[in-house]
Amino acid sequence: MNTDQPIFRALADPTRRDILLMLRDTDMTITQVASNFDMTRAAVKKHLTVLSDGGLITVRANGREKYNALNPNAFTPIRDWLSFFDAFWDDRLSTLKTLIEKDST
Amino acid sequence: MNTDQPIFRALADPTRRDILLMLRDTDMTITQVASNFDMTRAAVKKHLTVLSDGGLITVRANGREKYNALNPNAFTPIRDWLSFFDAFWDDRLSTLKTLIEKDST
DNA sequence: CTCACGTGATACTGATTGGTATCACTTTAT
DNA sequence: ATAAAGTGATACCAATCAGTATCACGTGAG
Repeated sequence: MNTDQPIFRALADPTRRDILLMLRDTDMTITQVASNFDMTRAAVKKHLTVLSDGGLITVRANGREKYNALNPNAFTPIRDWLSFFDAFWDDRLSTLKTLIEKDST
Repeated sequence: MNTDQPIFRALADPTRRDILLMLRDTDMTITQVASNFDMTRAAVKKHLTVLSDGGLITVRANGREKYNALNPNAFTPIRDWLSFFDAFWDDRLSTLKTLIEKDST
């Protein structure tokens, strides 16, 4: 799929992966997230936008604050993509198995 | 883990993901891979280097040719990283469950 | 109302990245 | 031996990206 690009891109940056781990424990506002990094709030905001574009987080407004939360379905596309290779391993193993069995007759 | 960076970076490019899908079916030389893309062999070589750095492929020399093959253990780090969030979902669900049960008493 | 707080958005800079062009090296075939 | 095929490596260019600085906008408290 070409629609996977935003999520793979979102996961490519270590800062963004750290943010996801933070949101694992609790939802956070931009300022709260930024307080955990040695970087400007604007920079963090950019990362959050990329994460949102990748569907990894959702944003919920609460007054003048905005809470960022992990999206429960976030990693489904990644798992689906990975599973595309599982079938392959099975194929190769079954091919190997066939060869071995053929050899043992 | 910070050691995950090479593999996440390797998967961030759509061309590289396509290469992995190609290698899913059969091992290929650089020239063979390059013939499937509208880009120079040198560019493909760069992608293969990144994939190799990420531990996603292995390279085997055969005379003057070099065969690139998918690494069977390639995706383990990714799966491990993803599983780090599974525990979290369970926690949140059990918290929710506890709240519901407490509410129903 | 007024002012501080939390956020959004833009322009700009330095670093990284994808890609090309080019040359050098090794191996196979004639 | 000589040439062609397959690959490695470097320098270079254009585009993208991470981060900063700065200003504008809406919200809540005094």
